[in-house]
Amino acid sequence: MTEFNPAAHNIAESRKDATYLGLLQNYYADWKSLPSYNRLCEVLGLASRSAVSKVLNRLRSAGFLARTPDAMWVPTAQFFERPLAAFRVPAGAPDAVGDAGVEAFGVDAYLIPKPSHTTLVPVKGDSMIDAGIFSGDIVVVEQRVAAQAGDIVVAIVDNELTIKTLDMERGKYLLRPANPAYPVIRPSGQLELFGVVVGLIRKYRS
Amino acid sequence: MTEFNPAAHNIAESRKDATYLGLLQNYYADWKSLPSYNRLCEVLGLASRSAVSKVLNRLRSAGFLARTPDAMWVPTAQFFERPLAAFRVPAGAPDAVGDAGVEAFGVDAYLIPKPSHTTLVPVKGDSMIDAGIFSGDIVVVEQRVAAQAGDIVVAIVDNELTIKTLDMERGKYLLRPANPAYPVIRPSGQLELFGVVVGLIRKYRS
DNA sequence: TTGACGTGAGAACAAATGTTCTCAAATAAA
DNA sequence: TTTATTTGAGAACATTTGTTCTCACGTCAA
Repeated sequence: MTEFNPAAHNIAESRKDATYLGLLQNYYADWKSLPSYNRLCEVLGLASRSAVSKVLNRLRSAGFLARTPDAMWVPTAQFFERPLAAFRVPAGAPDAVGDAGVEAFGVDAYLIPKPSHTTLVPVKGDSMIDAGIFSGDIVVVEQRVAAQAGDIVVAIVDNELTIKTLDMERGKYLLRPANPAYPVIRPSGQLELFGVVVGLIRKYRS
Repeated sequence: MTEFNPAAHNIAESRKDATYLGLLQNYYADWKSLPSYNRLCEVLGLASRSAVSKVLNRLRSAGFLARTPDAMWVPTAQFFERPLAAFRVPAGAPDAVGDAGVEAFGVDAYLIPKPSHTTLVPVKGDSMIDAGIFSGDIVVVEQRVAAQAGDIVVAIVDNELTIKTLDMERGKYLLRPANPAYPVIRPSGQLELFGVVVGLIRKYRS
């Protein structure tokens, strides 16, 4: 007879199950699918499918997995969350760092609240380098959002997407680069905006 | 009578198969998994599993699906690409598509190849400002990875997490800030590394 | 027309699936 | 310690799986 523990429903999972979850997440990252029970035996290091079944059900109770109407196992949003480390580190071993004061964090939900209005645009050139936007970065662009002076926007200039800071001077919009080597762009006619930059993604060591 | 088919990426696929692919992509977006053959019959509007089998094999030939070593169907990077037509790009604007898979699948898969070894660490301070890492950014940190000179790393200095560039001088490691206002850190004893920075997330407007 | 081709339906099949059971071992609690 | 509780192994089971046949119905070209 297990006690009802509301806090445990979401987070609580044994040390072993945390390992199983990690293995599952790694497998999913590789294949973008959950494997069959037989394969799960290998992936999780178990010998019996009945054990696999129990693991999956425990992870479902913990909120990391769910089932489709036709009983297939699928990952939940929680499955994709990563720990967000507390900046202050309590004294102790480095391994304890990750465990202390962490909270779950969903990258997608954080960065892309409105998927249908959001586009990812790769950055080319260094005209925004002083704003910390480098060539090769990917900016998260929300379309159909009213842009204000001061926003970083993606504009369409000479049939090309361009990232600049939107500014206003004497009632007219202009595009200001964050790099003294580039000129301010004063659109002759209507300023064509693609969207507003609401986020940025960068990947190191490819 | 050659129509323009925006969904035709690499290898030719029939108009029907383009529809099937779309249905599959929609299902995947909902469940983050590919369904079984029986369910596929409903999803694709087919009555026989043999037809499903043929569809899947055609989509594999076209490069949208693949199989794991144990014969499971999995989506490929191409599966997550979005055709140009799906973007609301004004006429004449260039392609906004970034790396394959980023768009539809989300940032998780792009930034986090090893979920179980990955932690997100919020950035405080401006010691890496010249590297385009600002206060308030969140860095993606892969733990248990061998760091090399030149990598941006998260180190533990004075019980605090610190982001610096790892460098080597006369056989000794040191931590170099990307801001002339900060000093180079030469660890007295053992250099404690939390992990290697493999990505970065920034959010504007809030 | 004729035949070739592509696509799907349906049946049949062996193989693999997920579940459930019992039992043993490990772990935690009293 | 003793006693629960959790976790995994292994076997048994009915279902379901994916594949491979054959056959039918289209379309297209000659």
